[in-house]
Amino acid sequence: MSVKYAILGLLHYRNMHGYEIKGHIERHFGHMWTINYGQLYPNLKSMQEEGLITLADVSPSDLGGPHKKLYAITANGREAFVSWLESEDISPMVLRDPFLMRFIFFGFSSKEQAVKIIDHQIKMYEEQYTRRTQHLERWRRRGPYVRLVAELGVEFNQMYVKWLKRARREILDGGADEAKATRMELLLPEE
Amino acid sequence: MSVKYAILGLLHYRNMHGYEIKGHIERHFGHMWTINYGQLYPNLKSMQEEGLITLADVSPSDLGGPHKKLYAITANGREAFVSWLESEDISPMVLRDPFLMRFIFFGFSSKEQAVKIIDHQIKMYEEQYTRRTQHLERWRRRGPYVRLVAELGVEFNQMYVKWLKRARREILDGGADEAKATRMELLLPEE
DNA sequence: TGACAGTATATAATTTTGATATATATACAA
DNA sequence: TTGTATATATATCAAAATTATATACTGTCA
Repeated sequence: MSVKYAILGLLHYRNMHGYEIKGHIERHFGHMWTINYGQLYPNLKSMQEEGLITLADVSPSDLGGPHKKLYAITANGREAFVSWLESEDISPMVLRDPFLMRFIFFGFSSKEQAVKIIDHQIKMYEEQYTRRTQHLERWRRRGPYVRLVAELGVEFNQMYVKWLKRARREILDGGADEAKATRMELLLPEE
Repeated sequence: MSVKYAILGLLHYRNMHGYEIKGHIERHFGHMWTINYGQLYPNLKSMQEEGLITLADVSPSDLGGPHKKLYAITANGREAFVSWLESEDISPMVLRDPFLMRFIFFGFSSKEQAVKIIDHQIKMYEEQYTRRTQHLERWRRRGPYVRLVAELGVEFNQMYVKWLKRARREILDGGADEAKATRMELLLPEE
């Protein structure tokens, strides 16, 4: 649902074609959003039908491939964008991640196995942290809003790695008994 | 995809029916996962067909409504669960949130409008923080893994509210010129 | 008595994701 | 030169997830 508005937002800057929009989203919203073609092209099509955008130009690709379809935002599109921009969110975000789901069930595995997976996770997020701090300067030049979101990404990364390391430590320090307890205590009747 | 494994994990503790599984997921994974009936019941059906779970019993509801379908995990189900539990994640999580998407485009709105929405966000997350810290004790009793994820939820909450407040301050302190700059600088050619 | 919340399963419609198809050009190495 | 990888560019399909709604019965509270 937000995809449409991200597209409308980007078309405020200048006319773009699909592939270009995807590139922009990856570069500017990479911290908190991804987009895929299966979502992008059908949306461009339906948005055109709804009158939010128009096909401004079709020109051959600079470097092989199909023609570039350049889209422009319409007055209706601007209107829809503004009302979205001023709307309020109803539910807080959740840290939806397959790893955290798995983590909950680590009591069914060995401590060694759990630590192995956590180590992999730490490595992954430390690499991401390095990448993100390296890109911070570039994002800073994009104005305060892009900068602030980039900084949030870095802060989250820091906090998460810290948590992963603490979890690792506590799992190794805590006895296997404690791990077994997870299994038992979830069996307690619901309150 | 992880839904299946969450179900398999819960069925390790004891046999459950769909409605009960949803309740457990909300109570134990509420920080990082939600489930809905449109996902749950079709999954239970397909998992039964795949031989991961079996229908252990059908009994009338305690309090009106349709019969309870009690499901049990099979040997195949346990096997599938273990190999999932030991698998490694390939990509780090993203803070996918419609508010953050909107935040990026706040340069197109007034500072007052931006602050208004941020204030709403702060209120929402402060309330969530209160709820989460109140539930911490209950989660602690569920063993180290459930406890650690609950603590992560609280830590994230703290960090996020702190970031929101800083963002609010910087938007109010920074001139409107700076806000306009977002608009301009996003127009810079891609590197 | 009427509204609302809780127990319980189920599905339809829509949206999102992940993967793949198609087409061309460039760069680089074997 | 031949193959491979990467980049540009649009498009669609299958699978999965989300949202909303239907059905049906009970208990509680005003």
